[in-house]
Amino acid sequence: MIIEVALNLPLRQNFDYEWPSTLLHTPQIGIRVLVPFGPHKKIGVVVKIKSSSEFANLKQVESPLDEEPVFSQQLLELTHWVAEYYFCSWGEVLSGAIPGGLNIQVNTTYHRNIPGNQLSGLENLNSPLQQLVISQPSWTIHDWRHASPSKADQKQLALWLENKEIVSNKTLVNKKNKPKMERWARLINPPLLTKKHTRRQQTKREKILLLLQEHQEISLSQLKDLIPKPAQVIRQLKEESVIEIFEKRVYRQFLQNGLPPIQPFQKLNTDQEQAYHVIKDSIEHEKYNTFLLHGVTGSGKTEIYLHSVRIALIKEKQCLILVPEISLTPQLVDGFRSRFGDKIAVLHSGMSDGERFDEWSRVVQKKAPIVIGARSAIFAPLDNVGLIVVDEEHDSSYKQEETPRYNARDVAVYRGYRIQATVILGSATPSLESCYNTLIDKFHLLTLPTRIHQSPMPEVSLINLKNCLRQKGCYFFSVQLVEAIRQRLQRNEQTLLFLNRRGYASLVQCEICQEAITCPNCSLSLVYHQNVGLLNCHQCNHTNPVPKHCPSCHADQLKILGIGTEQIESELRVMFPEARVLRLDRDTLHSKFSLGQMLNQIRNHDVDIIVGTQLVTKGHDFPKITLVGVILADLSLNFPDVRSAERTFQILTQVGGRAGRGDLPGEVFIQTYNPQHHSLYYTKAYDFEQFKIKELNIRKHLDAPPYCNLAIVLFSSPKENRAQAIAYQFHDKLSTLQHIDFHYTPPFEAPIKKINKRFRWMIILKASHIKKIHRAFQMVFNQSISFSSHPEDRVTIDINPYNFL
DNA sequence: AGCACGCCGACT
DNA sequence: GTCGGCGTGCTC
Repeated sequence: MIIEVALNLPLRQNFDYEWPSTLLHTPQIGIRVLVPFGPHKKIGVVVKIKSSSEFANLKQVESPLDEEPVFSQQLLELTHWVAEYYFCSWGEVLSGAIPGGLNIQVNTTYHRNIPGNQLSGLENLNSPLQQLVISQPSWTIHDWRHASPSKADQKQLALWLENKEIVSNKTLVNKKNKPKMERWARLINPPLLTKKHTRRQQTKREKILLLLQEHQEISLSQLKDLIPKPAQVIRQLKEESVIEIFEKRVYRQFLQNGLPPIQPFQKLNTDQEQAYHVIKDSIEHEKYNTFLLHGVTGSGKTEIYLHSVRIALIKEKQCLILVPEISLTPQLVDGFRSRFGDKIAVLHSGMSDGERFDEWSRVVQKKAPIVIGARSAIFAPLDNVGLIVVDEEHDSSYKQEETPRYNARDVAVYRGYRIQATVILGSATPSLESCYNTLIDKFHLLTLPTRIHQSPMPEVSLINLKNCLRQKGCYFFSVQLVEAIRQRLQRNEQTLLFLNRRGYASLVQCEICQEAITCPNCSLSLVYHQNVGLLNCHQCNHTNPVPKHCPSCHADQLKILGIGTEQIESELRVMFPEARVLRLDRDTLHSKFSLGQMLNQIRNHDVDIIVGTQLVTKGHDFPKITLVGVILADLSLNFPDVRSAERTFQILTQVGGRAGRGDLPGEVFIQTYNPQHHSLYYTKAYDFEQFKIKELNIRKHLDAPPYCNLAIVLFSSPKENRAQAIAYQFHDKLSTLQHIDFHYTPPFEAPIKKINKRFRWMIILKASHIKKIHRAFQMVFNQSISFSSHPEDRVTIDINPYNFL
């Protein structure tokens, strides 16, 4: 028997192995196997079983790792499609689809066969290694590497292995994913209980037996909480064979503090009812349909999701809910749990591998028909999905920025299509791709035009920074904004100020030679963080102290330029010394308080002014925020990106939506140098329709997405000339292709020309259909394999990219 | 992605 | 002569 194995390698091919007849099990598609690969062993997934192979001398499978498949046929199909679409290997996708990944560590242990001091050539080793091999009868490869062996030491080890003075063996270390077990008690011979006692008179023994009668079985830890010191009695009961103790798998829950109380479903208003009716129909008929649910902030999209999930459950279908990473908060999960109890499994990256593995297992074992998760939850092992919801479908966090570079929203649509499930894409500011798809009837558009509680949208004012009056001494504040903040403080209301950049100043520059201080690893200016008094690179996180002298001309006149949330915070403290200011960005997130604590502070009105980055955008309702100020809207506008206008509109609409969500009316001030830009004035007018039409028109004239498909080929190397050279090599290959209708740019230096000591060049491909781009790549890579001529050079492909830097 | 093999320059 | 650099190509 021969099996085909997908491995987590950047090779777009599978490998055949012989299934040894000595193995007890027969091969099964979807299980993991340990296989020899070159000089070492790797874990792969069985993707095909066949009787012959093109390959002559096959190696044998080392051992199967699963009794039951980890990947169903359905998931294998889905991951295979993703691999083809995003032009990466099947193994890479499979690895990303399982918590902890495929490459669970394989550890090598060495055992000494003879006394340590009798080993040959001992004197050649460095002293820490001598210590190690003499003092211990066996050691791991980790211990060995820790003693920093040289090449000579490595040769000595090989020699020992050869003449069997030392033997090695490889084991799996799987500690992270070991299921957590707990001891439970269960009644097996229930004794007759006399019920004459009052609670007070009950003995410990009786209390325990009563509890067991009530609950059938109970965990010992829970029992300990209810009855003090039960160990003695339990041992007694066990000896009498009244109860038995057994091990039970614990499923760690996302939230420890029990289930929230069950809430009734809210009645839908007319708009909601109309949209829901169509969705319900699709779910009930178990048909594939993708609905774009466009609902303004506060229009009650979530309630539609909840009703839809309920209908799907009634039809005995499972549901998959995707949300952006940062909005996957306990509150959101509790919202679902308060309707569906423990039928929910939560998968997200904030959990440990162990927790994720537990939730994953609950799903496999059909204990949770509803999965809520971030991006990678789109691969949740559900087998009978009837509904897939993608909330905030425009959010860029659905796009994975490393291989496999898939977009979970697009995978969701494909998964729904394959299994005849209903897909809901929800957003207040839908992506233009999705809008376009409604225009060509791939998706159905459903709209919720009004807010549920009829509270008016906050009024938006654009402040033109070119000609407005500035607050004295505070360059980044217009007098209007300062005045508005002052009013809120007087009225005891909250203000939210938004700026999409961390740190104090984005640039430190020499007054004399005008050189900016840049990161040693990247081609970016270092950002000054005043709180810690350090310069920090936002790309690679390199950090160093602020130098006294200019690194290039040694003058001692350095000045700071640019803006960041830290500076806004400190200016606020000068202007409003009495106000309580909270800065909420990635820097403050892990310092004093957790995100949850900070959100509570805001909700409890323990702070007056919140300064934040994108993080605050996705928060929940803060009823006392009546003013939202955008310090500089132009930051996102000036990005070299086809979606910069779209993204600006989305961010501004989303931040603006934070104002006036309670009873009090809200107000939004947006400071900008480009008040005439369509993404800004349509934000002000709350006119998504007009923005959509205008922006689609622009894209059409540019022949940009969604009117075409793009792919970025990124060439990177520690040597600048090599990055450029392989880019040109690739370009030459492209130019020999015939009969494929596609376009491509000449090689160009990436907007960020160096990241993490690697120089970067790019080519962008464009075609009417993605298949044409696939075809081009296939031809280029088939013609020759000599692209990554240097091991350190890399060619990375990004299909339908979101990041053009 | 790793990693071994092999082909050239700077040394004992 | 050999050690060790790095460029090349393979892994079922």
